[in-house]
Amino acid sequence: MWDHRRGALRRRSLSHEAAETLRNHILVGDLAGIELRPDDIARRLGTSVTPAREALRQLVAEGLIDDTRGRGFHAVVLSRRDIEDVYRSQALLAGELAARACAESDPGLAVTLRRLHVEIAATNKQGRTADAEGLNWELHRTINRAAGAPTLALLLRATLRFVPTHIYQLIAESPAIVGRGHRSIVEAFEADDPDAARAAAAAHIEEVLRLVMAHFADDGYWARPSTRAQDSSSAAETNRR
Amino acid sequence: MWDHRRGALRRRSLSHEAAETLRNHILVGDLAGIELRPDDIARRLGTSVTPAREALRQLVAEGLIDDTRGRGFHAVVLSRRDIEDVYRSQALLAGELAARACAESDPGLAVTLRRLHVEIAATNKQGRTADAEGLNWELHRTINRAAGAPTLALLLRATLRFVPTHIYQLIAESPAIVGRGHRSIVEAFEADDPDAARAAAAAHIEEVLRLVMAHFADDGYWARPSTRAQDSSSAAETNRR
DNA sequence: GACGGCATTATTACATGCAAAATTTGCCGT
DNA sequence: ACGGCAAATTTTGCATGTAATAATGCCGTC
Repeated sequence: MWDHRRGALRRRSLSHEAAETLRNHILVGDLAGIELRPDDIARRLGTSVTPAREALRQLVAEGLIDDTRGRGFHAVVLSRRDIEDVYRSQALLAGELAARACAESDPGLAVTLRRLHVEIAATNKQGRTADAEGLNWELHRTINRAAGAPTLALLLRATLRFVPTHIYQLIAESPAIVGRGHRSIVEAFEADDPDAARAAAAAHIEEVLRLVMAHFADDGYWARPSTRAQDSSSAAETNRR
Repeated sequence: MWDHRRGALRRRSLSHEAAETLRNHILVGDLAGIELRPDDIARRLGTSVTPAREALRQLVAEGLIDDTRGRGFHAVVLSRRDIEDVYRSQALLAGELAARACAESDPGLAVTLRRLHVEIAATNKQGRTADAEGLNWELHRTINRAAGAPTLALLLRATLRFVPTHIYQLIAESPAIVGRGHRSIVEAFEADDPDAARAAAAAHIEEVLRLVMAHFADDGYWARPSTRAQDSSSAAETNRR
């Protein structure tokens, strides 16, 4: 029914897939108002209840589903304020992580970041936005891991779950703004200036916030994915026994 | 085997119970180094694998278990720095929430908080620390809900999961420090001063950090619960089918 | 003697079935 | 006609069984 399981063969587990598709559906408002019954979700996903249950539980843990005991599962409704809050937190966390990564003074790090930065630019020039998006993630992951503060990185990841995946694709399609942000971050690393790195990283996130907010409607939901950029390769369905 | 299911009859679901006992065990280092197999966990918990699996998944989502695909589930090891980071974040979030709650200028709120504050003091004087702990939570929950920023509150809750429950009991046993913090928060609310509320809330969390750090060992684990305060009422085991 | 491929075992992940709990419906009494 | 109680149905939550997947060890060959 829904187009979960995007790749040719299933990448992670059914529960993980289910959680991701459910998350995206919730964020664009597909499940607004209705009661989320494991049984029902399972039928819609074409799985049994077990992975559906696990997906629901995961989304409860992530804060996208309310489990107010007695009223069943319900998708949360986000406000613009919520999104702004999440991004402000993210900016603080990303800034701190960048500052620490920079303070490590690992010369190789700045080199790696510079390399990724130019690679992203090159990839974008070739119009391969999907690949550019992957490199974007790698750049930020590199910084966040270098900071050596796994729990801060964890909190940061928690803030990422309030944006559906397809919105990130849209961000990747504004390479100028993103590239500018990355450049100032990289330069701060090359200058070995943690405070500058913090400021640059935070400013970058704030910029991204402005970008994504364009896709967030006042009714509390994200814009649906445009059908063109929907799927990269809808290969044959995996055969089910 | 383990003493999950503390009360006479099970409060939430088996999976939730399992998640909580697992979390506490992880945080005190009981599961350090070993590979967490669903099957094994289930046997130790006396349940089937289903709730064990769900508990493991939840803890992965919380960041207490590593799921590095291919190497199985492993408990994370926290450093003092991690705990400090978590509490710094918590202080920022709690400060922001307090400021917003205060800015709502609901006169009833200050009254409620004052009432809770004196009730906590009275309860402590009677030596009912368990009840005082409950009221503590209620006070903070009241502020955080009044702020009207559910996602910030959610991020704050995420920071709470790195401390085992029994440590909070120990905090409740330092009523003087906690009471002082609460008093300045309440006074800020009574003075309708959001900035003061922010500062007071943040300072309170920093104080608590100092309290809890006394129970965190350098090897990356929390002190085990003292056997005396172990369980409140180990009633008869619930009959199993 | 070491490396690669195959078989065997261990482990995960999912589906199904069942039992308990909660919610709704219908019924009776007031 | 309205309120409360009971029965029935829906719904959830857990256990078990089974299939697929990953890990391990063994044997053959180079």
